[in-house]
Amino acid sequence: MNYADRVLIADLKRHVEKEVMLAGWLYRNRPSGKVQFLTLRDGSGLCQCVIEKGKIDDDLFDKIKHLGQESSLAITGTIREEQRSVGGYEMAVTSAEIISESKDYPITPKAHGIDFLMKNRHLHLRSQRQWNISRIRHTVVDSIRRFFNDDGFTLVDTPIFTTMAGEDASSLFEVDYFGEPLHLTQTGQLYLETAAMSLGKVYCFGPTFRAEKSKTRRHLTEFWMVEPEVAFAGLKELLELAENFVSFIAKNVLEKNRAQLEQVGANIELLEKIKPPFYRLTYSQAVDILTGPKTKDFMAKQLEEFHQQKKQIEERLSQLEKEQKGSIKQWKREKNAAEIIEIKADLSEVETKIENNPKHAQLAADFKWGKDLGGSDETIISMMHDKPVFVTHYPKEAKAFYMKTDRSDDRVVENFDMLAPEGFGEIIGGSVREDDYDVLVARAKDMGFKPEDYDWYLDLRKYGSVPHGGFGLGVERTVAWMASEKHIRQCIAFPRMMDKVYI
RNA sequence: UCCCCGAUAGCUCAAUUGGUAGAGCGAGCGGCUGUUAACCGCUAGGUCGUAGGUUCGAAUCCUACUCGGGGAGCCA
Repeated sequence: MNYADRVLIADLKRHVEKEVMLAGWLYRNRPSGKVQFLTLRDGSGLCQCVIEKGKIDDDLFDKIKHLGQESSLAITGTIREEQRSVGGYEMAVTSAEIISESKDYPITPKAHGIDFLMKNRHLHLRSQRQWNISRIRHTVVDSIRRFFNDDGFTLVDTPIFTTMAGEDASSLFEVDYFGEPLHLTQTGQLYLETAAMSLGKVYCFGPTFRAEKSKTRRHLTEFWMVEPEVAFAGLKELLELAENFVSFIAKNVLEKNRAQLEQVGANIELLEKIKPPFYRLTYSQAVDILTGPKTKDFMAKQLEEFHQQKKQIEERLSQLEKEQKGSIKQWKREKNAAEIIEIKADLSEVETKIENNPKHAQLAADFKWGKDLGGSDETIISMMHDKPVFVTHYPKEAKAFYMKTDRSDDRVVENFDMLAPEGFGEIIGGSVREDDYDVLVARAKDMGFKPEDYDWYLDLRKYGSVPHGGFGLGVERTVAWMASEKHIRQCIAFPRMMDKVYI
């Protein structure tokens, strides 16, 4: 057989009432006495293929009946519209070829724990949820490149082996470079600034490495980041660039991945709200909010909601357990058992929230001007908004030496974070860069850096310094936010986490 | 690094106050012409994470370790 003649499931609408060949993997098989319903996946989608006994060879019919999940096969038949079928089309099979049999595929259509799925990551990627997220990620990445390419930016690939220790050497991975210590890049920014002085508007896009010991759903040790850098730009221009950029990504994902968003249970209504302008707060305003009555009420109200949720879950749980003890139908018993497992996970999540709420409320109430905003503080701010929020003008002690001191208030720098709404937190961090040679040297010294280590970087301020700045956007966090996926490890094919790498 | 939770069949979970280890799914076989995580019957499948301790008796209690999950600091 010539597989080049096969048709993709995504294109079935163009082949209704025609006989075509599909090639893919057996996603599921529900055989009956004289009819079988095969769900085939081919990378472009799912299609139900119906085989009636007598329409194909009897031996083949029996063989397919015992075919394991994920066996590969090519199936030929006539396409028809069918409401009851996934995707709206199905195939009436006329012939089939088993390409390779699969036995005892570990990932069954039932529930699995995250550890098991991660250990089987190479197979887990075939699952529907992962497939959907992969498609969304692809659109996010494609939109990133498209946005900058169409807006006069030039791509500059910055090095992965870097000589610049940057802000904090402890969060960098050290590598032995022929006997010399070098580090894996944490940001392309310093290199990118030099490129911006050549090309004006530039961006880099690639993997980034951080040796932070962060064990949370928002951290990876290797993640993808895109960083634009613009010459002759101030904070206002950067904020506008960032909000247009993020809105463009959201618009494209909505356009191209609506079906995937629906399947993963994303909040489409919220995504549709992602349009400029985003909210803007200064750090000082954020601190006022955190320490003021608004946050206190907000947290108290939320705690009450959590308690309510907990009560509801517990009531449902005891009701289900009561049902399980009585005499009920077998199928009902199973359904309840599945719900009990699910509901117990929800319960422990709500309990964690209840436990954390007072701590976070306390942290917010005790917040002192001058500290960096903590994860929980950002979460609170972002939960109060239904659109992304920019927080600008952080105290300079909490920020990197290269950020430009605000000339109208020298306690703060001209930087910004963009927080995704509904508690997703930081997606973007950026700043205007200090362009005055003397101020920059003084700042570097204050922070304990030796200016001579930054010779080439300082040269940018010696030879025609201009106001400029940029930001970095985390790809996995963006995907997680848009796909409503809790953990960013699900948003990259092969995640690298603190002290854990599966394959 | 710190705090909380967990580890029982291939998978997801049960096992009342310490008393002979269970269910569903998955696998295998059979039945069923419209299934959507189908259903019905039968079969196989376990050194209860590891090591020690308490006890007449431990999956259950205690200690240590290993592994995993969640959270904190820091960040995209």
